[in-house]
Amino acid sequence: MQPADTPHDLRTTPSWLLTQTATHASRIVSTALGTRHARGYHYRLLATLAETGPASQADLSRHSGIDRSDIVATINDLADRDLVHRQPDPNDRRRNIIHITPAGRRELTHLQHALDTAQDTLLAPLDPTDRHELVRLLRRLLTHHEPRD
Amino acid sequence: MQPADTPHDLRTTPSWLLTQTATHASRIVSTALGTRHARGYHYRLLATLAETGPASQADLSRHSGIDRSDIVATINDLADRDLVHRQPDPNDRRRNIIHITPAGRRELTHLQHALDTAQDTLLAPLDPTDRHELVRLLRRLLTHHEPRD
DNA sequence: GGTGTTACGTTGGCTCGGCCAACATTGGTC
DNA sequence: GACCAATGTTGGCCGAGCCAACGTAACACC
Repeated sequence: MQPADTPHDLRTTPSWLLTQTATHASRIVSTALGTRHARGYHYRLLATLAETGPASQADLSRHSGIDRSDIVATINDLADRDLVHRQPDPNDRRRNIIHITPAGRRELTHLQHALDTAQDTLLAPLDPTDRHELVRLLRRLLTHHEPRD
Repeated sequence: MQPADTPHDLRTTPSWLLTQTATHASRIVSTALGTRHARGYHYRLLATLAETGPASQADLSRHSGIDRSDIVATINDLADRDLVHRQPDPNDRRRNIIHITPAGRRELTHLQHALDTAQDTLLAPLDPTDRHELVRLLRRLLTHHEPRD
């Protein structure tokens, strides 16, 4: 009934450490994005869009890793706030062409700033060397488990 | 419209790397636990219980980090499978005393074995040194962001 | 010895990220 | 022209993490 410790099996299990730190990370990121009324998917889509230029929803899905069906809702949100435009592709009537608006671009940079400071809160206990080391290790894990990256 | 790459902003953002690798980690862990019809909470609760010995639900909540309300459902599941017993505490009629059964203990070791091999698939691309390094960094992050550990 | 505060178990509900199946519409191929 | 593949969309599911509320029971203080 006293101070909470997690079982020591868990405390050194990599998968546990990963999912727990990830929970803290998303909490920090969520509140950062929340100050601008955005969620993870909103940022991811805007960022993808800024990089690829105008694209169809299916393409955005592939590049962002967000499911086709979730893309729909995310674009709805962003379009409602005029951060993004959705227009039918005249050359392929199955597709919509999505492009980011100037307001969307401005919002993206705000979000990026918010995220930058979020990284700092997240990595506070690590010095620059350790931060790079962490990134290196995580990238290695990711490229190994990611079908394509 | 080609191979999927994530925007390069994201590919080096620690919070992104963390949440993405955590997603892969939980996928791997889920399928490992799934072979024994268990989920994360089931393992966490059994592991906590094995460590603390018989305890009330509130204590289990504190030690495992699982919310009081989720403890209820988890114990229901485990009790249905006789991996755990729930009995009223005669000394404090608000409480239930939960204890792990022999079958629960056996199941726990099965789950632990499943998880051990899951760690290997997760960490496949890292040599022992890098694995320790990763654990070290993640633990540092966790103890910093964890109210108590 | 009552009264107010705190703890416990439980119900019900919500969010977010990640998925999947199905279906109508349209495009491309044989 | 018949088949197959891709697109957008709807609706649903899951797991983990939360929170509010409520009845019951224990405890502390006066």
